Amino acid sequence: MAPAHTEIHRTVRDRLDQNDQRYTTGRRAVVDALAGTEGPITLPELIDVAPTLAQSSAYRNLAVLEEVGVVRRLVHGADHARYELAEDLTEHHHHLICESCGVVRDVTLTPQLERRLDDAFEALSTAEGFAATHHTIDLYGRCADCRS
Amino acid sequence: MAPAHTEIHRTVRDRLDQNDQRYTTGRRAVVDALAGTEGPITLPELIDVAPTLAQSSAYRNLAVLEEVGVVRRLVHGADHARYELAEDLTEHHHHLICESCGVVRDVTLTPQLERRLDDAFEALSTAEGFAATHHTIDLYGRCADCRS
DNA sequence: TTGCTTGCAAATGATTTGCACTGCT
DNA sequence: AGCAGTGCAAATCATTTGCAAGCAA
Repeated sequence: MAPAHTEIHRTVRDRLDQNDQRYTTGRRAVVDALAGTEGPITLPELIDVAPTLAQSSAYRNLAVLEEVGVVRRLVHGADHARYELAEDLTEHHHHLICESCGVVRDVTLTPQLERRLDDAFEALSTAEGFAATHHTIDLYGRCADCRS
Repeated sequence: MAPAHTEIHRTVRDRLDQNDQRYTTGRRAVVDALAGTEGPITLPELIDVAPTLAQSSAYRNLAVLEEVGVVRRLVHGADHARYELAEDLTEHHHHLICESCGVVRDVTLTPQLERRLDDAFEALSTAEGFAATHHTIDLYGRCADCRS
């Protein structure tokens, strides 16, 4: 289950404190916006939801929040990058990406399949001398809206 | 097994023909460059390998080749996008991405695991009304070179 | 020839940054 | 008070595009 908003804010504050960063109104607005949507959103979408934020401040706050590990920045083909809360604050998930409208939707796999993937990834990493920190799985296609 | 260069060129020419596009010297140079590297490369890397190409022509040729389905464009966090031959011309694979130096390396999973993933993806797509065309799996971390 | 392709230089657009000001602490 | 955060406008930089000239069918 995803943590409630209050718990998210507590975690974010802790993470910022640990990195000598303040939890300002603007940063709180960013976190609220990200916590309030179904999937990762673009910067214009973020500003639609939190119009008090100047564009440059939104970018700067996202960078700080990414730095301390509570926000993740995603890039797919589209014009704008997308941002979401890090998995510590939500839960491990993957993405369905519509190549027509660019929308991104969260999905999850079964724990068994995730476990099998983790095993495979660990074997791969060992074989390659690679130290993996995380993985992403993206499914590209056309969403229900764009098909109708 | 990945097709030999001559076979790759034949396929590319066919694909271009079908789309009323020419297989010019510049396009051939792009395909040769992509076929000659271990993993996906950035535009500056492409131009290092094929210095006869002007930057704008490289971009334009990559766009045409992507259009007809023989090149795939990848975007990860880094500054430049990366390009690789489409899987019709190589084989289905995934990526190990070094967050330190940006290098991307190709890897494959076992056929059994891929099959299980395909099943899971199909179930997901059906449930969401999504029409999936392909998927990507990326493993992020530090490569052997950056660890040493 | 006829039009697609190319190279150059200029334009675009997402993201970043300089700077002066505001607001925490 | 003192410094981090903010907004605005200007700067960056990958990528795209306009245009004149070259090349393939």
